Amino acid sequence: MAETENRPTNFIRQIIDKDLASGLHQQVKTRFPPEPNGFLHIGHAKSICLNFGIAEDYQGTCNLRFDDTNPAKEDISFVNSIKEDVHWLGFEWSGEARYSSDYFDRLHGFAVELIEKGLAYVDFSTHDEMRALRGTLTEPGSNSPYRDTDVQTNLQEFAKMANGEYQEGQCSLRAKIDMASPFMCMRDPVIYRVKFAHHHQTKDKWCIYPMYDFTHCISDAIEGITHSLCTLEFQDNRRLYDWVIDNITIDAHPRQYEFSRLNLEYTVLSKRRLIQLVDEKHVSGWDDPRMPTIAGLRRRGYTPGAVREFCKRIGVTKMDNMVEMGMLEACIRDDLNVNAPRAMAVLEPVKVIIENLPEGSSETLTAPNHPNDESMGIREITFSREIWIEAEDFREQANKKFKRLVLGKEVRLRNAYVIKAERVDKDDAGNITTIYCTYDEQTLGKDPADGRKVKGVIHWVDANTAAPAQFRLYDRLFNVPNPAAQENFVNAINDASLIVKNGYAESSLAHATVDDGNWQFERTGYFCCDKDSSEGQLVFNQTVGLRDTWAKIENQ
RNA sequence: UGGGGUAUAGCCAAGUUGGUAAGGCAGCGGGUUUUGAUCCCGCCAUUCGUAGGUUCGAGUCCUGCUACCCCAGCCA
Repeated sequence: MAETENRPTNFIRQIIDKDLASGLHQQVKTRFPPEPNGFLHIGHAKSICLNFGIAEDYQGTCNLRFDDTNPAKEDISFVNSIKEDVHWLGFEWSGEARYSSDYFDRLHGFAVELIEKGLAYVDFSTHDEMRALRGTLTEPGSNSPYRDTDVQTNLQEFAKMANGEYQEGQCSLRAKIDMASPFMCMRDPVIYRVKFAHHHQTKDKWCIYPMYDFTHCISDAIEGITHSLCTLEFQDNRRLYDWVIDNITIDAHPRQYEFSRLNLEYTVLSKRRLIQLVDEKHVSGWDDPRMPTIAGLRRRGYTPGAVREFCKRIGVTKMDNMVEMGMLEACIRDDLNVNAPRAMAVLEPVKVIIENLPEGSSETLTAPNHPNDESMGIREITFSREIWIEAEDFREQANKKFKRLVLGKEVRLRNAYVIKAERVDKDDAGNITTIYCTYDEQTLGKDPADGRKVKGVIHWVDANTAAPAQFRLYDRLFNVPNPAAQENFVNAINDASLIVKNGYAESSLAHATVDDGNWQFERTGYFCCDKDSSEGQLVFNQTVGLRDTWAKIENQ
């Protein structure tokens, strides 16, 4: 797609420029470190584009590292989906995928080192006791009674922890830092806890697992990461990151920099809430086309290039932000406008019979696959006595603003002839069932010879050759711009976020599959084939509609 | 006065030795058009949270306020 040319500029790249210029680093190494406890979403795409994008632009490397220190929440299915999504976005990680769990042995060794230095102790306080001693945001905490346990005892107790001799919650290993620190995370943080859980990588080898703050910085150092990029909520944690690195024996000292996470209007981007949407079946799954997940966007018809372009356009700063959905939509429209071949499909059909065409007649016409790009070629479409047009494209009467088919007036059929509506049939309820028209056989590919001006153009499909198809139209998942701010965000779910229409697609789409990419159904929007589609029953997802200034005029 | 952060248009965001407010999205006008699409042209911050100060000159430096976000998981 036509991605914007220039390299992004942001405060992180400026830091890297300085570090390279000063000789602090010869090469940059970044990492994308998801916990495999859910699917990736558009917010992760921002981080992926940042980390992998920097590696590409600076000829450095970027690792994929699963931050798998909490086996209770993780699953191998998530590591697989994460790998697939990163690849789909167009990025290649350096070497094999890494796991924090690859370093469990070394992490354990560093914990022992801290104990030996008198900088860690085994605490038998309960959760409640620990919380009570932690103090508050405005009051300092106080020391645990176990804080001054001697080194030998701590070493023994930690060994017993690892040996499975203590129950979950019975004790934990804590770093001895400062119970009066203004940084809550520095008030003797737990760095190892007991957890009898089966781990997707290390199986049942361990019953103690290191905490994030202890693991992440060391993993970065082990991998030689130069710039460890994470989101704003970890700013305080940076003090602990540095404390751990400064107090163990390790060469590297990666530097952590924080940027603001993405917020997108009318959706949620927190793992917790996305999990809830899936578990409570408010959506069909992680890849529901209404989900802001990479898998959902992919099924919806978003392209990797459009997602990357979006990440480029939103930038990277430390400012809290709430990006409008229109920004994302503009990116996919820009891509598909250039790359999606055109086709015709009628979502809500009404029958048109062209009376001055003989019964059973059929003509083969050609249509360009792209109005502004001849290289995309042409295709054949059939035209016959009975066709389908969009119900909303006909009115028995209308003012001059309505540039479509009106009783007694003319309109052009896209890629075909000018027709005139003569009369209609209605059912008992007054609904129009058939529109009878005549066509002007002199108007194929040219304006009427007598100079009549025909303003409107409508799309259509041949009733004799059209393929029945279902069209799934998606709207925002939530009714409010910031559902996460609601008391209960599921109450803000938009009931009309999925609308199903049954109509027809032109015959060239009869064998469409999920691998065929996107089309623009002219005058309607961009669509792609859904995985639910089959030869006999096509199913199309609307990726995004066309910009619709007519709708704006009508709604005012 | 607990600490850590952030304030530039409706939204995102450049602006880095102080020199007279990029760009994108959205919006609004106009042109082209067999998609009310695309494309093209034009408009859209005397002003940078706010009040002062320094300076010939401040979004950029100083001081005081204000608003919002994050931190009291054996989650990440």
